[in-house]
Amino acid sequence: MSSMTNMGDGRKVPKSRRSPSSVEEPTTEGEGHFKKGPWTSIEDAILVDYVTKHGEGNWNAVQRNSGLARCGKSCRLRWANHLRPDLKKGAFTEEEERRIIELHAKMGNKWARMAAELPGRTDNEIKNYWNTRIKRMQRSGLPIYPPDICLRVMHGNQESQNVGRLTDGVNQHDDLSQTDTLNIPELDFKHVKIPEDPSIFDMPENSMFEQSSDSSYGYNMFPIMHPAKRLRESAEIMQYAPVYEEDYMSDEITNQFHGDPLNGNTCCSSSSSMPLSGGMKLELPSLQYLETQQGIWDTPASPLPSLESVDTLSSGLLEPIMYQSTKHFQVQETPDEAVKCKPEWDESGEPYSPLAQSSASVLTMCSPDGPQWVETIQDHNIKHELGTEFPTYCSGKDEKNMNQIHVTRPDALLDLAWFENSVVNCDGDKSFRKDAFNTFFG
DNA sequence: AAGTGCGACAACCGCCAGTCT
DNA sequence: GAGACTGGCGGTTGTCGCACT
Repeated sequence: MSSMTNMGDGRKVPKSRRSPSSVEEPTTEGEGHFKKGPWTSIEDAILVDYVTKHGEGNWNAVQRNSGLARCGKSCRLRWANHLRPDLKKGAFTEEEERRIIELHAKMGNKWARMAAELPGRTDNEIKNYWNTRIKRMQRSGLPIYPPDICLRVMHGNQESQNVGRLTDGVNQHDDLSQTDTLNIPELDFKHVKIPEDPSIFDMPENSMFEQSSDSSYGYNMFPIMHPAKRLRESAEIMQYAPVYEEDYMSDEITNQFHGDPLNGNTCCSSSSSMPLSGGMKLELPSLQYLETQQGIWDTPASPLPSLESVDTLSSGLLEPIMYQSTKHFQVQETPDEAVKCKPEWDESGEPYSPLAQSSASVLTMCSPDGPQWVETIQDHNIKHELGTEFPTYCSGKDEKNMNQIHVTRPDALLDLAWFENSVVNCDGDKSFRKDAFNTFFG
């Protein structure tokens, strides 16, 4: 083998990955000069032999007693990620992938906990898989969490709240396992009230429902859409990819947008009607995206934050989005325009984050009372429409102006449609409403 | 054939909490 | 009680192979 080192499990590791200090023959280093880089099969054998005889743990002793030129940390990592006999090799199965998505929706970036629920898989594997997946989904403009998983996780949380217990991963796992038998109750928004108790927002950090501590950027169910020059369409993408049929973009829908959707001059709702300081860009998913033309959702010439500039997919999702959206945007109405939103500035004089703007792009509720969205929402009910129309939210106070929902993103539209189907007509399950609302509005 | 982008993967790093001395 | 040590965890980096243009 010229350029690869056999890692003992059949995998190859690039030779160039090795650090200068990592040479084939273990060095007789002094304290603090441990070998780095890929493990050789000899080192693996030594480590396996030692752990077999002495068991796991006390990893620094491994280094001291076995002659391995590796630090204890490195030994532990190697053992845990590659040498453990119970490790499952190979690609994730579909079931495992689904579990990962569910678990991440529930736990956030708790890779170790997730690994504990996936026998034979390591946190590193899961982490790598998720990071790769997240990039792919973001690039293709697809929801990170499929709607059914959103609901399932949401329902799991609701169950756990109902029984007044703090769920551990195992229990939730059981809840979530019942993917096919779960009946999703429906929700009537008519009487929904935003709970005042903020404790209901307690969610694991980074999870689907996390409350972000730093809202400057964040990933969410409606990820920032990148034009994908080339998209390798995985089965997953095809599974979750929204399909924007021509009929779907009916006049009713396009009328929700201000401007000519055909020339890319769309001015819709709040976010795209103003410059986006964060450079948020509204685009069609790449499955529909044509590089040669501006998407109808696109705001031309607005730079897109690079993937690297975005907090590594760990920020909270809808909750902070909606919170900031409603908190930081003043809703104004004119007879001709449904809404125009302009950013406010916080007390410190700092402009609100781009997330707030992007969040406003997800959903803008018309409100004559401006920021007092909570009060307004209480009186909202859902107008159920058939056919290509998507749900409209109207207030009993002023239906003429309120009878619109402004959505700037096709994926948001889809999810609204999904949500509408999922939550309407719920008969009195307040806790579920709370969760549903929690999910939808943060 | 060359260039480019992406996925997969391994391994390192830094931080932190628990334990030990 | 304080500091050192240890192990665990999450984030990040870097490289390769492959697919595609």
